[in-house]
Amino acid sequence: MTHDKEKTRRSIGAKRNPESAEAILSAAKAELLEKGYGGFSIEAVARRAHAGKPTIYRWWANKAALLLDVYDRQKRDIVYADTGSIEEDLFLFLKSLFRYWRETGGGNIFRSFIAEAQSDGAAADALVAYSLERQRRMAAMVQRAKERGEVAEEIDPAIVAKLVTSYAWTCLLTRQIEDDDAAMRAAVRCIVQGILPESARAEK
Amino acid sequence: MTHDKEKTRRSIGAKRNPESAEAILSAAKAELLEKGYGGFSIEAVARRAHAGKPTIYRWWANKAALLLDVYDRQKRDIVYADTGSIEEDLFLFLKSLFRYWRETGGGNIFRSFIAEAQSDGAAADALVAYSLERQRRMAAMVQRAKERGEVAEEIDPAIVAKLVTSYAWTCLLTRQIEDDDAAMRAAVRCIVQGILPESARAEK
Amino acid sequence: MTHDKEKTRRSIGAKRNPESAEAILSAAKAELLEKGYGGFSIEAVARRAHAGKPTIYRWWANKAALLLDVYDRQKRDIVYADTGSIEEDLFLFLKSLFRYWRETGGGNIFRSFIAEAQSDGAAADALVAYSLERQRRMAAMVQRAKERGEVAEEIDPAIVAKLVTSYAWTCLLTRQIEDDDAAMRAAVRCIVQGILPESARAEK
Amino acid sequence: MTHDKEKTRRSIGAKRNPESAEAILSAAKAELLEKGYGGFSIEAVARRAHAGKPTIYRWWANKAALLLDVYDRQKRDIVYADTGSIEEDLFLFLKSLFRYWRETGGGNIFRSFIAEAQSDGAAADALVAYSLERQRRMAAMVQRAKERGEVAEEIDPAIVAKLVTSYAWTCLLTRQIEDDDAAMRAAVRCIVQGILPESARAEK
DNA sequence: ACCTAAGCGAGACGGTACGTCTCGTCTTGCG
DNA sequence: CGCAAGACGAGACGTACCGTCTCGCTTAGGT
Repeated sequence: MTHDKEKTRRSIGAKRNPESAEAILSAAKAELLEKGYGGFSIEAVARRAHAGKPTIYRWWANKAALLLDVYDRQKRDIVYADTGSIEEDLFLFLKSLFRYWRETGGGNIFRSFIAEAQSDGAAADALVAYSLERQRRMAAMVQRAKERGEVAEEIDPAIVAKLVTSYAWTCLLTRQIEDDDAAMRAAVRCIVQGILPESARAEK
Repeated sequence: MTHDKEKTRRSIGAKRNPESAEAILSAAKAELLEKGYGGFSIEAVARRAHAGKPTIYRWWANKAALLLDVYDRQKRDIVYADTGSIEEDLFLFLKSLFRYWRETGGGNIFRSFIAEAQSDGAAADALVAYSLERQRRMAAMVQRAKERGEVAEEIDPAIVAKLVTSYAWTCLLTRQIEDDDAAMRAAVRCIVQGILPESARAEK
Repeated sequence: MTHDKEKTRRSIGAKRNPESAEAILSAAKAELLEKGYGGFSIEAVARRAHAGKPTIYRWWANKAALLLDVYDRQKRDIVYADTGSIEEDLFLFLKSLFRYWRETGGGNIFRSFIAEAQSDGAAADALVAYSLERQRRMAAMVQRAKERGEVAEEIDPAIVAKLVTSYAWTCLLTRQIEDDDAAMRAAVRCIVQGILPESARAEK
Repeated sequence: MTHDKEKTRRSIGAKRNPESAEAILSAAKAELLEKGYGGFSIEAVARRAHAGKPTIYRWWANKAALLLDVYDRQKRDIVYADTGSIEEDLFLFLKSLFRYWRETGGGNIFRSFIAEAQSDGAAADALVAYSLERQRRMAAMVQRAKERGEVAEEIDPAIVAKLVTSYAWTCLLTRQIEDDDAAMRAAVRCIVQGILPESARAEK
């Protein structure tokens, strides 16, 4: 890790030092993973990154902004698959998201971010923006399915996206993101096929 | 030198004084509604309740325990309607829950509690237990519909309950609990009827 | 120690229970010797004595009163000798006082009491009263010497008493109460014989 | 959110702000004079000085250190006179010391410091060092008298100094520092001339 | 033989202060 | 001008005691 070098970093002149930013983000992530949201403090991040607090405040307006940045650079390779089956696509999305949350610690980071958003306006805005962006991508996935004729005309892709992400968030917040294929499939099938029996559908 | 202000509460002997508990919970609720989770502090609660800090710590181990107690005594008869139509029942549930969250401030309290659960183990456990209890009641609602023949045999009521509560939570966490009937109906319809077009169903 | 019995003490009816008083004074002394004045608290005394705090406050108005009582019942056998020589008498007094302070822990207790008197009016009064009583006894010793013709007519015994006790107190407060015969003798001789040389006296 | 009151002191960078130190010491002195040792608290000092508690703890390890600093900057030109008569010199010393203690409030501060030294090791050490330094200066005064032939050869100036300061301390601790010339003269004369009658001296 | 009155241990109460922590702001001095 | 460093005012944290209060008990002494 860049920030673990013995010697202190210096300014590189009148411009942002990317090593500092790197060190700060790494330190923030490490703190978050070790101490969790409760023990996370700008003070500790500065200490671990061998950075001055003003340097942090110069580039991130508040704790929430830092948190978001930490989550942002972490999130990778969530699969927005395209198997030709919307049900399979949604299942694979949940499965890879949960795996990512579990295995990289990204789940803890995102949980922290959601928590922060409950007490910080800026974080709240960022969370909404982020979730909309996420849902937009998933809605696009649904839209493709719709164009394939897999989804009924009157369905708003945004609603589907919201239901799926809601499910994921709640699992995260209640610490139920183990790799339970059956549960994920059941949730997705419920959204895709609905809960009505054949008989009710026939009447439609 | 206990200064004789207008009306000081006293000890009532070697047992808990319910007036103090009442004053503390009221003060905590008021603080939460006024300042939000970020500005919530035991210090302020003690001040407002005219209570000593040790009195609070004597009965509530931490902020989370107090928060949970505050939410607990606040939660009131959310409607688990029984109109004969599961779609209508779920819609009415969401509508009354959102109204409760909006109008009593219960939403802010619950948001705070969810946030706290992300940094406090005890709160996390309480949150899970609470959410399971909630889902159990909604699952019972779905079960009734199933017995009426409104719901397909293979559907697990717990999944439906989880999807609906997840939707509600996420709306709460992203501050989207306005009284938007259309959105609520759309979400519920999606769960009830699924997103497949008639043609796909026919093939089934 | 009385208070160390396993079973709890009870009231013995509508009168003071001497066992409780005993237990409290013992506990207070023990606390003082173990923790010193800084760590001395009514709370801890009550705990150690298995006594209720009100029982303490019923019989001792404040910390200072308790402190004084503890010192009072401890002070024993300070020698007010009568060897026929005032110089020897004063020396023996200092020697036995210092020994008592050193060996019984009484010094620590008295130091605590002096300290308390600097912040508590009642303790201050008690200290003055106590010191006057002490000086009265020593003045009586000087008076006897005066009657023997050992002390000049114009000398006020109270002054001598005050000088000697002052010396002792200061040694105590600066933790210099080791058994240094030479120092004690020098101080006493100074008071008895004065510091003038023979030549100066002749001129008188 | 640093609230913009009339005139807030700020950090002056990564070094100690002397204005803060000044404000804290002044506030501490004022508190001590108003409330006395018993009512003296770091909390109140911080409040009065408009300083943060950590700022105080950063520079003074404990209450005792602060107390000592307050007394140190207060102590001013106690008269070590040189009238040619040791008796007069000692009398003037006592008189000016008592006046200083009475009129500047320095007495209360020093009493507090002595009290603190009874429960705090560091303060105790500082008190001993301080008292030795004081006695060294007075011993020098006695030494001058000795060189003038005013004091007998076998007298140790240190003993005289200790007796005089002991007398002063005890008067302070028992709140008897009024301007009583007769008492002071009597004490000094006792030390200078001794208590023996002429007859006894003749025999010597 | 009952009744009242007081003492007892226990422990909760409203408070104050402790000493530590983090917040977000500020300034210095080097590069 | 950016940077590491770190002091600053502010104020919350959770703990220790303070001195007061009431409880439920036990017993002595007056009736």
